Amino acid sequence: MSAPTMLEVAKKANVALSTVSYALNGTRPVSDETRQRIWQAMAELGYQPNALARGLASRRSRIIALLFPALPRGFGATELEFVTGAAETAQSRGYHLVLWPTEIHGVTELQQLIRQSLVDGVLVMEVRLSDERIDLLRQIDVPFSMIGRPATAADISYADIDFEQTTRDAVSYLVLLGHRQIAFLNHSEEAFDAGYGPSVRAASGFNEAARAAGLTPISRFCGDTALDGQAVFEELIQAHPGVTALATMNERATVGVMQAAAARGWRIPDDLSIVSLVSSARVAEMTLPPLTALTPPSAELGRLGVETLIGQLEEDDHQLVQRLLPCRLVIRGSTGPSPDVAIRSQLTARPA
Amino acid sequence: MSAPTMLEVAKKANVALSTVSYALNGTRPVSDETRQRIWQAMAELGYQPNALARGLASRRSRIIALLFPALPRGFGATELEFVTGAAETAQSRGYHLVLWPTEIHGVTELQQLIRQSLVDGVLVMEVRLSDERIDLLRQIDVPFSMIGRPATAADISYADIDFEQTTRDAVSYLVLLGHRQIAFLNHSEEAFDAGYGPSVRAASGFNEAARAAGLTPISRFCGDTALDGQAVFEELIQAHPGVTALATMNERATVGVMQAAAARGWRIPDDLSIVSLVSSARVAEMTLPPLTALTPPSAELGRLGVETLIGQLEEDDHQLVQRLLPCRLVIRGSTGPSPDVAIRSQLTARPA
DNA sequence: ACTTCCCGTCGAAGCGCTTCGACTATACGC
DNA sequence: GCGTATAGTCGAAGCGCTTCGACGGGAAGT
Repeated sequence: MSAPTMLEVAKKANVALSTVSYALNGTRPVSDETRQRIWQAMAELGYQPNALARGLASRRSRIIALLFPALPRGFGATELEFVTGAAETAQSRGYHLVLWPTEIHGVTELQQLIRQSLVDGVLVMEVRLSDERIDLLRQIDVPFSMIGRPATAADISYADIDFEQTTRDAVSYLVLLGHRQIAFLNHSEEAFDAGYGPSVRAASGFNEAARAAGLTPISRFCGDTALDGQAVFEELIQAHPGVTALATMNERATVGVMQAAAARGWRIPDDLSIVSLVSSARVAEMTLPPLTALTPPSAELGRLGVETLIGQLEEDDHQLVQRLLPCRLVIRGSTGPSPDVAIRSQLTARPA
Repeated sequence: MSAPTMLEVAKKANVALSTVSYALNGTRPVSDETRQRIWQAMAELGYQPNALARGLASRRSRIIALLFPALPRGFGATELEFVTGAAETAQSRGYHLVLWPTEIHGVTELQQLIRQSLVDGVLVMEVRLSDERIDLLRQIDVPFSMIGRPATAADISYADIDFEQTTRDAVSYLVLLGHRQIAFLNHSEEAFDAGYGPSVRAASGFNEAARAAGLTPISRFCGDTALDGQAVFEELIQAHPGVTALATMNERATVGVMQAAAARGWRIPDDLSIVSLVSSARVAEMTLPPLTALTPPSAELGRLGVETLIGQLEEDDHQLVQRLLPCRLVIRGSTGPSPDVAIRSQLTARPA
């Protein structure tokens, strides 16, 4: 009925309890013959070591926590892929992954969770440039690693998307298509000011890449709704009528841009090219035309985060792992050669 | 340095170890005065009970597992919202939620995980009509509840989307708009044959609703890509030129339909109405026009699933909870009054 | 030959908690 | 007044494991 214990295995194999433990963990040498007997006994009983007891005795629960914030506008496919990647990796390494959604209550709750000493380490996602969770984890001396990184991450392990590189790639590609006036549509100004890493880093990447290509960087903040996208695009085109290509950070706003462009009678990609930064295939394929995008290696980030953390837990001499992963450019239908702006300027809204 | 134990609390409060436990859990009466002293001692020490030790001694880990399959067709925002809802509910009830992605390896792995007796119960998502995971859980007598339900679920708790109702709602709405030839675009035939619940239930719901409205049910299976959507739509319109409205089960195929319609010069919703069944806002707002959709109560399902499971764990006399939740109709831009089919038939592809 | 070492094994002491039985002191019934 | 509950507390026995110290015996060192 109830699960077999190590003692039952020991009796069945005619050895001491501790010998079973040694055989199981390889903590001390066990003769081949004895090990065989023990394995057989375990198999016959269908024995699985009790995770709680093991954790209690060894002070290593083999459980890690995934800390994710209740995101302002919810998660997307990217984040989910990431979680899945993390969970699978943890499982294949013999760990369990628990989900800790951190409410706004702040860090005291997090501290309480950690004090329960249920988890060996913490994987933090959606790290902001200045993140109190990181400060806390550091302070109470819990092993952790991050997806994303705060402003100062000199001594912490992380894996993150290389936003600078991603933006550069987008700009290079657009330049290659002949575009000379390229605008960058960032997240909202609030997000930027709050130190949202992707927003800040992509912005600096864009400016740098544009200048390096001999272009004048044009950029706008933009809220995360289609309406925001429409409005910002209109304003942008008023101010810079020569803009022929857009790099966008946010899919919802991107849809707004496409609406506004359609309303002007502009076709994509003929009259305007759009490349969506950090968009999963799932989302990029939802629009008409589908979006050329830089797709983040989400699952890979999840995997890397977990592996780093586990390495930290299991190896005494584990050194820092800091990795920046590039996004992959997937060309779809929203980008094309730079149009003739003079012709485009004569377009009007197409008749209803 | 290391976390304070219950013994330290007991000493500080001048009581026995067991009394602290009673005060903490309310297992036995403790005088007000003693309890005060104990609370104070706990507060001063920043005491948090060790989850592992507690679990081991009480045989109740207060950990539940979320079982999710390695995404047949990938997860979407819907599933993520669901996971988040589940995690938050678990946390607020003092439970931990671990993620168990079940590989295709089958159920033996699952059995091993359960034998570790790390978790008190299991929440299964993406349940198929015939699901071996369910059979296993039943057999090894682990408390569990489900999101979705197998064909025979007489004695198991579940929460699921009411697909029949959802489809009926979609049909009613389209009928209200004057549509008389309504087609249903299901998932793939393989998914249907494999007993994918949403596919099977929505199909029967559609047939029933159409007949009840005096319409002839028209339906098609369709793969989950834009190309499939295009092809199936073309075939459908050949066979039934009078179709003016579509209810679709899959967003990617829906995009294909929109492409094909655009290629014919049909405008949405003027020439064709589309309602997307079981689509989250996130996705429905990605298209042009945004999709009128029936939005699933994902977070609510997650919450319900966890609450049901915990109820089962904590109450001795817990009875079955079986709930079907309707989707909410959100009207966006993809639906409108039924067009005049005669006029539409003269449209050709709009000039490039 | 006798120490020295290491391999393989055992028994026992925890890990930090819950829970059971027992004990004391007070309250209650009649 | 005497039994009999009952509130409040204590000590001890586990929960199922890891790990430490110890010990017997064969191989190796001199």
